Amino acid sequence: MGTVGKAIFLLELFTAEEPEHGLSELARKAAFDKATTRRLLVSLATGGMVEQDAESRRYRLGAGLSRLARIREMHFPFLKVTVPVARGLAQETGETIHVSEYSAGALATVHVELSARANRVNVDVGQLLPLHGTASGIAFLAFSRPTVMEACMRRAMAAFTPYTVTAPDALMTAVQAAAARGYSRSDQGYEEGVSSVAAPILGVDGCAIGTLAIASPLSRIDDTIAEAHGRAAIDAAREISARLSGEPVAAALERAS
Amino acid sequence: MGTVGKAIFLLELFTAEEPEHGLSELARKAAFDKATTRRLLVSLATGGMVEQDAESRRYRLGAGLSRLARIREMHFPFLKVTVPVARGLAQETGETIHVSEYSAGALATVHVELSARANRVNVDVGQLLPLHGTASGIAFLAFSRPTVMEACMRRAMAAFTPYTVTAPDALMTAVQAAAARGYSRSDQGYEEGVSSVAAPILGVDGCAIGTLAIASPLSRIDDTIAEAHGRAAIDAAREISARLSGEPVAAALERAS
DNA sequence: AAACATGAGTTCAAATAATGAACCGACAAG
DNA sequence: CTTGTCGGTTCATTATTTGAACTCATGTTT
Repeated sequence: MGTVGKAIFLLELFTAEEPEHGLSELARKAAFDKATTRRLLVSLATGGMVEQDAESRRYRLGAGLSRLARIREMHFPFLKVTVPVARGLAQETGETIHVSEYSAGALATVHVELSARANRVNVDVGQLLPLHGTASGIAFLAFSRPTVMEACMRRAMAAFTPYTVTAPDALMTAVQAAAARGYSRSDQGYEEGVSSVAAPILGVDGCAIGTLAIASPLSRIDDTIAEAHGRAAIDAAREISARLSGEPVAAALERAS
Repeated sequence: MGTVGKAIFLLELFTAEEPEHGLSELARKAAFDKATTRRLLVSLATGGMVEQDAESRRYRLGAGLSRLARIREMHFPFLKVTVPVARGLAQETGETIHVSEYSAGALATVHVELSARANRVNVDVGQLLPLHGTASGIAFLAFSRPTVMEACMRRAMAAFTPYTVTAPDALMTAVQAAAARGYSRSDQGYEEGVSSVAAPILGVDGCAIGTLAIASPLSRIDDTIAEAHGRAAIDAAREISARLSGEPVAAALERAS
């Protein structure tokens, strides 16, 4: 791993649950030397990617990230397009909706609309979802270039629950089913007691760039409901894809009609 | 500059106006060797910080940035708190409001509410504002630790217009005036024909962490209006500071009364 | 209160990773 | 057919990163 890779690795240690870290703690978690870790952090800090609390000396993600993310969002308004659609779908289905974007071999959760019900699935914004073993991942693979699928197969597939699909041919079957139906389904593949369906968000070239998923407690799901959720996910994801590909006039007319 | 610094430097070349770049173009702009540039870009891409368009081979900012920014925003909801306040102030004043956060020796514009009027000031999200020479910068300096001021003075101060304050003692005077009044004012210091006032957003330790500014065409501004804008900026910035410092109960009661 | 543990941050010789000139193949314009 | 530009690659040279050992400060246990 190059120096830049290490710096990024450090950034990835900051999560929704653990948004602040001390120096030694980071060095331990990353398995880097303390001196190395510190040099990387100083470099990141001078670039605004992390900040150090003046008194506690702990590090957290920096404002430079917000800035760059906003520049990206200006040019490619993923959130702006996604949030209203996800919100509508959450209302409609009463379940938790999460939207993710492909990033560096995984799906990065960029928005979550939590179900209003007491018994609901919780997903954290910022969480990285593996391509195998989540409904989102399967849906993504089903609409990716073959190279993405191959790269995924080559890597070791971790089992998150006893139900996780880890066998290459089983994964292939699931992906093909998703490609045929237009949506994927995964029961307890990533977390026990959770059933999800997901549909791909497509880029201008027709390949998946992200996914939209509906996650429900298993107890509320049967095949009929899952099918309905799947179709709803497809519609919502299509809506997002269309708006991202900038069909301003056609879509506006369609929605108005 | 270390390797990590160079990688971040590359990221900073992506702006709202130029959100995509080819390899040679980036190498030229950064004054790095093409091979070096490419290696950095590959590292950044495998970390999700940039993406490469599959067909045009051009690079743009990556989804990993959105992910990290969302994690930060979860923990420190700058935008969530800022946006409604800025929107209200924009309605109230009819002028463009921009909010920035301190990052790596400058102020990063993280949100903009454009005036509804035809003749208005335009500011880009993601733009970096220098500490000297903008109303935001002066307001920030006026409520910073002395070390920040010193660091700013040491660096060369660029003149953006004939009106930009570049002399250290003149800057000092402006900063002291801002500290006394609670808001700063700058006429045409950064762009000709623009008059701005700004107030600091304060962290828990009482030091500035960002600013809120009201930017108007010079033609609409006189001393009375500027004063009124200044007071409005202070109130809005205080509101943001308070909510960020998490005074949920007290503030809710106060607002309710 | 003395010993101990852990934290942040620093140093410098040794080792590793970054560098850049030259190169390739592809494409477009003159 | 030449010329220029583009994205991308190679490899010997060079400069940067590395990490064990070291402060110094703070907090904890006996």
